[in-house]
Amino acid sequence: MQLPQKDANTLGSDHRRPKIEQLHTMSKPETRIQQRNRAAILSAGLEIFSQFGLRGSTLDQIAEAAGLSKPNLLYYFKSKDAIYTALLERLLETWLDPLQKMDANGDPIKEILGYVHRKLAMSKDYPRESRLFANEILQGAPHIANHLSQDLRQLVDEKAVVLKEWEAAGKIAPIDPHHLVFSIWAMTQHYADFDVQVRAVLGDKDPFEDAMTYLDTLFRRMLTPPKP
Amino acid sequence: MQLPQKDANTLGSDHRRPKIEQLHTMSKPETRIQQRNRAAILSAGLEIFSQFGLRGSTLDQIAEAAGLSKPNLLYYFKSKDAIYTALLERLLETWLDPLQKMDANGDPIKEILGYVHRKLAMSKDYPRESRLFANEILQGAPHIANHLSQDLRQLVDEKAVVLKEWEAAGKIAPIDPHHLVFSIWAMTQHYADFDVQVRAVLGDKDPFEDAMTYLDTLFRRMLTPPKP
DNA sequence: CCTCACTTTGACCGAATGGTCAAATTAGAC
DNA sequence: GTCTAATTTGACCATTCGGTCAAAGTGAGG
Repeated sequence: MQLPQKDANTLGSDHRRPKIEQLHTMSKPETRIQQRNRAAILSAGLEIFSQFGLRGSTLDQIAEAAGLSKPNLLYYFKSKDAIYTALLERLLETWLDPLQKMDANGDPIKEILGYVHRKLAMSKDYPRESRLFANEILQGAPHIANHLSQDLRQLVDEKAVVLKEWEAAGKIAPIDPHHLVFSIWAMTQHYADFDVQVRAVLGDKDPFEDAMTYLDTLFRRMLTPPKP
Repeated sequence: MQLPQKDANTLGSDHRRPKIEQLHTMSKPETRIQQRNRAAILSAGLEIFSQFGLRGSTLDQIAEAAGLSKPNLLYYFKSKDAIYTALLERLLETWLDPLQKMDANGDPIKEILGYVHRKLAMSKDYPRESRLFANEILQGAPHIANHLSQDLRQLVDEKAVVLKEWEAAGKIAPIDPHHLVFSIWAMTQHYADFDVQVRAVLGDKDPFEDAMTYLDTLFRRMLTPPKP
């Protein structure tokens, strides 16, 4: 239920940098203790922030969940906001990944359905991450607004071109590619973000299997080109 | 941008009652001042809560938005939570309405598309209400959990039966009715709840017209029964 | 075992926040 | 106008919260 941690040997990805700077050292690699405690804090932060949002969460809650004292938290991250921001940054890479993997050279319908499948799997396996993200967007995305209009927009525009090419080649029925992407996001994330509601309506039966079947059918019917 | 206020003459709907009880009087009708100030507080509360959530909003913010002093707020609502709860209750009626209106005796595809249309219109016209609701669900629906598993579940189950009948009569292609409803919720509310993201990707062009076209196409293709 | 940098924490602080209250002001019935 | 109940508010309180700091503790290399 954890996002796959980046290998510690990976060269300083942009999200670890600020944490290091904020320690008293600048260049030394992380000690075992640092790794353990940073990981514990991020994990605890994810748990708490995804439940209560940024303002709704307290350092004491996070500290307790991480098994550390509050001043000790602030030894590793310089503020509550820093923990939240670090989480969001780590999350963003992971979030774009499934769409990035959609291959322009693959079979169109298979590629799109593959994306839907990966995205639904993320809702199932990383619901806390999904809710953290949803919360941030709901509040107007104050911490990642620029990321959305840069990286995200560019990626979606790229894929929209691919979708339009598939359409022009008669491989998929005509659609608005941007709204296609929105609908995939909406329906897959719904099962993580609105989990309580879904389960309230369905009873306790696990929704994800039927959801996948449903989404598969939906996109097949919508995208299969009309017979000539 | 306001939910249609219930007529003041309507006999005490369940959502006005608690406010009255909390005043010093028990049975007298609301004075003009009460009506004005309650409305101002609820309107301000909607504005603030939908932006910052329950814990993220402060009484001072709401008081300022309502043009009242903080103690005066608490003269009309006995706590911050009471304002929030009153808003949620008022919202719930409105939220179920579009689904309720789906007519078992109408033309199936037209009825379903009509529901989609009404729901999308609500996202466009009442985005604050949508976000307030989304926020509540995201946090685990602590204030309305029981409403979800009672009223909402019952309503959806009823409509699921209707959808299955339509399917049996060959009027729509076979689908899982519950997930059909979920997908309508997800895709329509997405345009209110994830508005920032949608606009970041699309630029400032208004999303709703294209969204309606897209959703219309999507559901038509998915629901139109295969030719015999 | 000593040392020194790294780590941890108890005590504390100022600001923000939800809420109270008694006193002042105002609206409306007569 | 007068009286009463409804309304409004400034001052205040207790608690929570994010964050600081100096001091204490600890681990690892020599």
